[in-house]
Parts: sequence; C-alpha cells; structure tokens
Amino acid sequence: MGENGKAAIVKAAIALFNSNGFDGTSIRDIAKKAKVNPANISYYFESKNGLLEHCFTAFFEGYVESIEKGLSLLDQGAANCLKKIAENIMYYQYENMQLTRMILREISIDSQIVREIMSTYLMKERFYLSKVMERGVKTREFRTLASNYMILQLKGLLSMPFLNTQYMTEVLHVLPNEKYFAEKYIREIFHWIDGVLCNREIDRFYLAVK
Amino acid sequence: MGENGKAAIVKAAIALFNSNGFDGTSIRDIAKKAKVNPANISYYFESKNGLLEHCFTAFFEGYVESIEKGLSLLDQGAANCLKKIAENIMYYQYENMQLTRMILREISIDSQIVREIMSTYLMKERFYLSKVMERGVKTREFRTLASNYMILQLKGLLSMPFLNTQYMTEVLHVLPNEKYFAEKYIREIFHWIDGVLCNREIDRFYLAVK
Amino acid sequence: MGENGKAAIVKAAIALFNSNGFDGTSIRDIAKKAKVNPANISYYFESKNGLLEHCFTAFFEGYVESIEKGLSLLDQGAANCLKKIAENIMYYQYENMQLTRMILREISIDSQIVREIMSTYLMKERFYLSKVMERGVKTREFRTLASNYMILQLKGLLSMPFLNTQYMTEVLHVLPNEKYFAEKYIREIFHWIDGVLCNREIDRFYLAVK
Amino acid sequence: MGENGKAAIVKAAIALFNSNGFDGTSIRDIAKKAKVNPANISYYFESKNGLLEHCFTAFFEGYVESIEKGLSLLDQGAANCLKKIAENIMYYQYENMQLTRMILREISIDSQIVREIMSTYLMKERFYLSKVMERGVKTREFRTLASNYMILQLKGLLSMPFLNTQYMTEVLHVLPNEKYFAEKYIREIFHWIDGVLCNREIDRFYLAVK
DNA sequence: TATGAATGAGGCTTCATTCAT
DNA sequence: GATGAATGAAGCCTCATTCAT
Repeated sequence: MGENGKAAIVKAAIALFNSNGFDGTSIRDIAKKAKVNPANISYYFESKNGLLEHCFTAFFEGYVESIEKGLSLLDQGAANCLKKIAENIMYYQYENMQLTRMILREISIDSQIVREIMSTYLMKERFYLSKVMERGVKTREFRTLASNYMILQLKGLLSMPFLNTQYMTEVLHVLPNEKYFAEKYIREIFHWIDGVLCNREIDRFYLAVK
Repeated sequence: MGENGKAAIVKAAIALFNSNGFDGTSIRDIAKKAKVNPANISYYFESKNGLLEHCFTAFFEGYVESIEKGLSLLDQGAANCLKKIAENIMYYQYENMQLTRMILREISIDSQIVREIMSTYLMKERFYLSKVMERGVKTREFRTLASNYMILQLKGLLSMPFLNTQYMTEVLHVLPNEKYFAEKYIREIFHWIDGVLCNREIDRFYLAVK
Repeated sequence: MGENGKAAIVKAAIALFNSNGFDGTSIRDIAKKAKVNPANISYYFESKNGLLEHCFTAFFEGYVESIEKGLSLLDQGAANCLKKIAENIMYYQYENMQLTRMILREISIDSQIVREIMSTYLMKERFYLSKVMERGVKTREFRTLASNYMILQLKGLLSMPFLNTQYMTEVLHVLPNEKYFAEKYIREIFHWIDGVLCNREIDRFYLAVK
Repeated sequence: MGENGKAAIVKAAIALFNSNGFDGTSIRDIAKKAKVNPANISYYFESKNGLLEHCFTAFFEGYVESIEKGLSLLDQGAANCLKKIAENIMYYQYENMQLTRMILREISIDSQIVREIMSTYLMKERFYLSKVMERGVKTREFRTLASNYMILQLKGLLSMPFLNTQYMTEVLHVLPNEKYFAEKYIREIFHWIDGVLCNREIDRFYLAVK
C-alpha cells in the first residue's frame, strides 16, 4: 500500500479523533476505517501516541506558518498585519476543520506531548503575536493594552467556531464548512481588531477636527 | 459513607476528567481518588456515562441560571444586561474552573449525552442571548448584527481562558485562578461589547454634535 | 471459585512454567489449564510477573525452612547436621519436583525478581551453610576448605537431578519421581560429605595406629 | 556483510539468550545487537528455532569432543581418564561461559530440539562416561557404583558454577570468569573423584601395608 | 544476496460492569 | 445500602515471519 497506507491512517485517525476523541478511539477503529492492518499503525508511528504527535506536528507546522506569512506585513501597520494573520489562521483552520477541532480539544488535556507542543509552537505563536501587539502600541495604532490578554481574546475568537461544529450547526444554525461562513466571520474579527484593539481616542480626535 | 461518598466521587471525577479527559480516566482511578469502592460508582450513577451526565447537568444548571439572573436586567438596556450576563458567566466559570474546562472539552465530542445537552441547555442559552441581542438592535444600542455570530464570539471570549489553563499559565503567564484575572478579563469583554456590538454611528453622531 | 481459583492458577502455572518456561507460557495457557478467566491472574497476582514472584516466594520459604530444621542439629556434629540439611532439601525438592525445576531454571535468568530472591533467601542459605562448614572446620570434622566452593558443590549435587528430569528418565533411565531414587541419591551425597568434606588425615591416622 | 553477519548474529544471540532466556529474547533484539536486518535471521537460520538449534549443535559438538579427547587416556587408568575428561569439560565450559549457561537452562525445557539433542549428544556423553565408570569398577579403581548416579553427580558438579553466574558473584563472591576459579574448582572435582568414586578399601589396604 | 515493508497472531493488561453477599 | 470477587471484552503493542524487490 506504500505511502498511501500512511496517509490513509492519518486521514482516518483525524476523522475519528475528531468525533470520538483520542482516548475514545481505538487503534482497531482507525485501522478498520483506513482499511489497514492494525499493526501498521505501530509500525509507521511507533505507537498510538506517536500518531497523535504526528497530527499535532502537522497541524502546528501549518498553523505557525500561517502566522509567519502574515507577519511579513508588519511594516505596513500592526492592525493590517494582525488582520492578515487572523485571516490566515481562519482559513487554515477552515481548510483543516476536523484536525483543528481535534487539536483544540486534545491540547486541553495534560500530557507530555501537549507540554512539548506548548513549549515550542505555542511559545512561538505567543512571540509573534506579542511582537505585533507591541508594535501596534508603540505606533499608537493600538490602545495601551496587555498583549497577553489580547492574544487570549483573539485565540478565543478564532477557536470557538471550530471547537464545536455540532453546536454551530444544530444550535446556532451556522454552517462553518461553507465558505460564506469563513468570509463573514473573519470580518467580525476585523471588527474586534478595529473596535477593541485600536486607539479610539485617535478616532475621536480625527472625527472632532473634521 | 452515604451522600458523602457520592459527593467525593463527583469531586474526584471532575478533577480527573479535567486533567485526563473522560475517556482517559478509569472508574478505578476515580474510586481510588475518592477513597470509595469502584462498584459504588455504577451503584450511584448507573454507569460511568451516568456520572458524566451528572456533571454535565450540574454544570449547565448553574450556567443557565447565571444567564437567567442577568437577563432580568434586560429593561435597563441590552448592553448593561449583556454585561451582567457575561459577568455572571465569567464568575461562574471562574468558581468552577475544573468542571468548566472538562465540560468545554467533552462537549466537543459527538455523543448522545452531548446531543441531549445541546437540545436543552444550549438551546436555552441561545434563546436568552438572542433575545438580548435582538433587543439591543431594536433599541439601536447595538449596531445591526447577526446575533448568532455575536453569540459565537461571546462564547469564544468567555471560554478560552478556561479551556486550557495549562497554556494560560505556562505560555501566557496569566493565572486564571487568581481573582485579579477574572476582574480584569471581564473588563476586556466589556470592551468587546462596547467596541464591537454597540452602535458606532451613534457614538460618532454624539461626538460630532458635541 | 474462591481460594480454589487462586490455587488452581498456581498449580497450572507451575506445571506450565516447568515444561515450557516462564516466557514460553502465556497467561491464556495458564488460565485455560486452570479453567479460570485470564483476567483473574492479573486480579490475583497483579501481573504475570507477580505470579512468578509468588512461586519463587513459596518455593524459597519452604526451602529455607528445610535448612533451618536441619540446622538445629549443629551441636551434634557438623557432618551430621549437614547430612540432615541435605536430606531435608533433597526431600523438599523431591516433593516439589515441578516447582523445583522451574525455579532452578528461572533463577538463572537476569531479572529484578531474581535479584531480590538472591539478596534475601539465597543470602540466608549461604549464611546457614557457611555456618555449618565453618563449625566443621573448627572442630576438625572437616578438612580445611573454602566453604563457598563446598556450597557450590553441594548445591550442584542437589540440583542436577531436578533440573532436567527428561534427561534423567530418557538418557540415564533414572526415575527421579520414585521414592527409591531420593533414598539412594541422598546416600550418594552422604558419601560426598564423608569422602570429600571430612578430614581424611584423621581417617588415616586412626587407621595407622590400629 | 556475508559470513560476518552470521557470526555477529550468533554472538549476539548467545549473549541475549544467556541473560534473558530464549523466549525472553526477540529476533529484533538480536538483530539490533548484531547490527543486522531482522529478516536476515530467518534468512540465515530458517527461523528463530533454527538459530537456537545452531547454538545447541555448536555447543555440543565441542562438548562431546572435550570428552572424546580425554577418553583416549582410558588405558592409563579410569581415574586419570575421568579427571582429564572433567578437566576438559571444565575448561570448555569456562571458555564458553555464556553459551554454557544458556544451554544448561534451555535444555531443561521440553521441546523437540531438546529431545533431539538428548537422543544424540547426551546419549553419546552417557555412553562415554559409562565406559569409564565401568572400566574403573572392573579394575577396582572405583568402588562398586551405579554409573548413572555417578554421571549425575559429575554433571551436577560441572554445571552448577556456570548455570547461575549472577549467584556465584553476588552471593558466593566467587568469580567464575577468572582463570583462578577454574583451576581451583577442577581440583575440587578431583577430590570428588578420589574421595567418592575411588575404592576406599584399596586405599586403606595400601595404607595399612605401608 | 540482502532488506524494508507489511502482516496476522497472540502477548499482557485494563476496562466497566455484574452479582452474591 | 454497600462491597469484594469475578468476568468478558477490548485495550495497545510486540512477535516471528513472509514477500517483493
């Protein structure tokens, strides 16, 4: 089956981890869905945990890259840059919805793997975002703010739609897997950037002098 | 051991579900931590799932009540009312941090229990919040908005700090279990209500005529 | 099945460890032979290793006791005492042939359990036997000898018939499970005590003066 | 890698079988230690059992040869001949300590391979040793004795030091891998031959007439 | 000749639950 | 009402081996 088998395993794993959780998914379930011998999973990924680790890494490589791409715009204004980053993350998560949900859930569990992810990728994420926040404050684009609290809010806004898709569709009747959703929701986040982060006093000043 | 035993089980279960996840926690782990016979858990709660259900119900009873308490202020302005609701939820979650984290995670898993919770408590939550949103729009306190998208954002803001406490402390160096945090963070949410929900045109109008 | 089940497991385990070795025996084999649920083995003995440990302990408790019983005769002469000890060990091993063979084999494998057994029971055995040897030398019953080398020989003589019963019956045509064998073989060991350990010079001296 | 690889496998296998037992050693362990592809083992030796068989054969070829070499001295006296045989075996085992221990253990397990070894090499061993014993009895060098019982004892004396080297060093503080040990221990066996096998009446007679 | 991929069988252990007491 | 014994199912992983290359 070759590389195909490995890919099939990952795909099946993401789908099952997504709906049943990591601990709620057995290696046999994955193997059956991927039409693969259960022993192959240990063979390819060392262990079930190794498979999870693989998923984590795959997700966060792309995730951090999303941020880095947007970061290059920093000199065109902190707000613009942050918007681009948010947009990139939004579409990245939109395009990897199952993986995203799974990650957002599993990262909330105390474990060795999670600790490693936090001390690498999430540290990097915080570093980048702080940089943008601090630049914005320095240029007075943003009001004086605690950047960590802002990061928290931004992450909350970007995560919620993907954490519980079932809730989205069945309770809110918002369909996160339609392109329309992503487009609209990212505009909401722009509102948050403009309305919460940006320096309102300047706004008012400009309005007043007009 | 009587009712004491039952309470001890719930307490232990919340702590373990919180750190290891529901599927990552065994009935024996819980029994050991609660210093109780494992058979007691099936005895009291019918099954391990019954215990989870008990936790869900306990959480959402208090959660919905938090909303209902704030809702009574609706006639004093939608923004004020929403702020009160947000504040209530914030402190409720703050006072039940372990339980909150566990619920936020487990509700993202597809299961019968979750479906039932969604069709009751979360439906009710949506109903209440929509009411506030719509009132705010009608009175022109809020700009014209899609209430579901606002609910989504509000929930995102209120959830994130509790979903991953490890991340909070180790990466952001924000300590969610200190009272200071809750106080500060709720003010951030007020900013969101003021800056994103409220009718900016009115703002500008008032500023202009001043 | 009660205590019966535990005993049945031990009995089956000894038989299978004896013929197939510890690592060559599966928990399922044991359970099947004992007509017991496989999970019971972990239940009773914690793990497969725990079952082995149980066998080790059971054997060595009786083994050391065999020695201690004979040791009480030390004041009636070292040779007599040693003969009694050898006789006790001989019959103990004869009455627990399967267990004995299994132990003699498994104790030759490097493992944590074995290390523990050595540092307790076998240390005690050495202590007792050294005591007898040294007394014999002091009273000039025994020739001057290195007691550790003598212990080695004695243990070799006492072990060999039980280590490989298949060899005994099929090659040497000696049936170690017949009472006759034990009786005859213990006399051979007496010869060793008399002929190798005891002070031949004294023998010769007495002969000379006759 | 050629024949080199085959030799490396055997060497690694002996070391691992020695310390962990045959069933406690996996083909992958051996391959890793030998720095060889696991499939090579099946390739060279047909199967894991084939590798064991190879070890058995290698050991017993040398073992029987040790006996045969000593046997040529039969006409210079049974006692002398037996001493030479014992000495040869002693040094052979001393020079192949790991292999010896492994063989002594594995031969105590019931299996097809062992049965075959017994019906060839061990039969031959018994034949040779019986021949010496019977000659000694005939020439009245040895007292009247049951040769099988004597073989048993001799094998016990020769085996014990090698069966459990860990016990030797840690409990008895005798180091079997030092040359000094082999030299000293073989003299002990000579004592056994002189003191237990040889015709004491003749001894006494000669003493008396002196 | 030599090997990396792949596999089915079976390894031990843990699971949630039941039931007699 | 509460529990210790017992269980069948299922957990993950390792095994020796095979096969195409």
